[in-house]
Amino acid sequence: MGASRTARERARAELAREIRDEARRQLAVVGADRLSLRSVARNLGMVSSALYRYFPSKDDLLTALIIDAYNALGDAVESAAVGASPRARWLSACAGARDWALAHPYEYALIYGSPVPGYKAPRDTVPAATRIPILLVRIVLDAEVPAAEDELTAGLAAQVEQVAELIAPGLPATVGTRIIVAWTQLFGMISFELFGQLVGSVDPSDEFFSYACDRMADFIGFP
Amino acid sequence: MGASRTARERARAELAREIRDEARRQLAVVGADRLSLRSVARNLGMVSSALYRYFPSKDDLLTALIIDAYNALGDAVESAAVGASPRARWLSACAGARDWALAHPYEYALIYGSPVPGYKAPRDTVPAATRIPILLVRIVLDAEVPAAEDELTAGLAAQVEQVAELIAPGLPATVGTRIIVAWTQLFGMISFELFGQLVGSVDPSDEFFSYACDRMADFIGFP
DNA sequence: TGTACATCAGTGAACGCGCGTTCACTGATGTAC
DNA sequence: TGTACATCAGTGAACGCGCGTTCACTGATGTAC
Repeated sequence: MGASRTARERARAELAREIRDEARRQLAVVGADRLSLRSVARNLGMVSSALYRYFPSKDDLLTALIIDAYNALGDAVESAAVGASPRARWLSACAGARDWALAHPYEYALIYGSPVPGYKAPRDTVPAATRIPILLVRIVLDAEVPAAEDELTAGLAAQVEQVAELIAPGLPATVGTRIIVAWTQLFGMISFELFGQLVGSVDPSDEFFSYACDRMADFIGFP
Repeated sequence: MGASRTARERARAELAREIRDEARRQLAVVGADRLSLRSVARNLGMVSSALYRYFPSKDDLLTALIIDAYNALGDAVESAAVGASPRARWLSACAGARDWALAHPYEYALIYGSPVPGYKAPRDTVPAATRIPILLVRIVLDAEVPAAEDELTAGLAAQVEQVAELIAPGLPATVGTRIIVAWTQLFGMISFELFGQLVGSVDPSDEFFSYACDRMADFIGFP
């Protein structure tokens, strides 16, 4: 019967979530490549082989964690991106990304750090991963910034137009390119701060970060 | 006697180098955290315990590799940074960094990727790590770019002035700050390309990269 | 409503693996007189 | 120049560890008639 079948299925879904939660907890302590199925199972009071009912292999669990992390970051940034003007939303989106990263350094490293060796990211992570750039593009669209007078090389213009067609038809290629610059800048700063490259210069980097985000907003053409 | 003592010592230094070379070779295949002392020893035809005559622990070997990587990158960028004008040197320095990274992805990941968990970078890596920013600053100094009319917050200005005093006395804080922005941007782009974040947008990213470096040069104020 | 059968979750033992590090040792290279 | 001793490089066995994954199993939950 429907109700009882879903009872089993609901238990199953719940345990799958508990496994991911526990794995995430371990991630925060130990880092992605020290993450072990056995110890996840141990902390849940199960035997390690039981996890194989839920994830066919360790890589699949990792993939689930990666998707969760992208989505957690996406949620955080989307709900941070509020403000009276598009420029204000841009700035708070950037700050939201940084805040989330500082609060979840290992999850951040899992998605924006060096790839876990031997692990090949499947296509499944793409939709979750693209939430941030899509959000950034939307904010810029709302601002109706004028096309910049950059001269793009033909190949670059083609690449950017191809992406823009998918997620933001009508976005000028020059603006699209500048968004990508800002996007790489944003995560470049966060990674540098988190991975210790800024120690000795602008660390802690709150002020530096907000300065840079302002300049990015100027660069893109936010009023 | 001097000559014979150095014979032993030279053999020692040479083997230490061979160990690092072999470790670097493995790094390129397998990634930093799969790197194993035993397999390095194996490939050198030694027994694993013999390595302990040269490196007191695996972490020390890793440290040596990190320093080597910073220096290799530093050498590459310094010798790439040539050109008629400071702006040309800036652009070719950036391109040199990217080229080196693409040619040595695992060494790049070792120094600019997420830190190896459990490994704490000792102070010894600092001089090698700072070569790049110092080079960038020198190029900007040569260009004698005027101070930007940014308003920096007091804390940020203080941070930047403190660094500038050490490596570039007289550098205006506004320019120093913009260099740090460009520096994070540069490695942000390289990391994004290398770690697969640009797949689906501007990958391969030669044209994007050179566009962005031009904008960075404008931003800093290169003529 | 009750019974016979199928599905599924979780167990526990085992396989085979490779790792970092220690330690007592042998033999070669260097040093002092 | 020759001998006695000290230093050092490299060996091989061992310790103790934890890992991912497989497999035959038990018992509970669901399904069909």
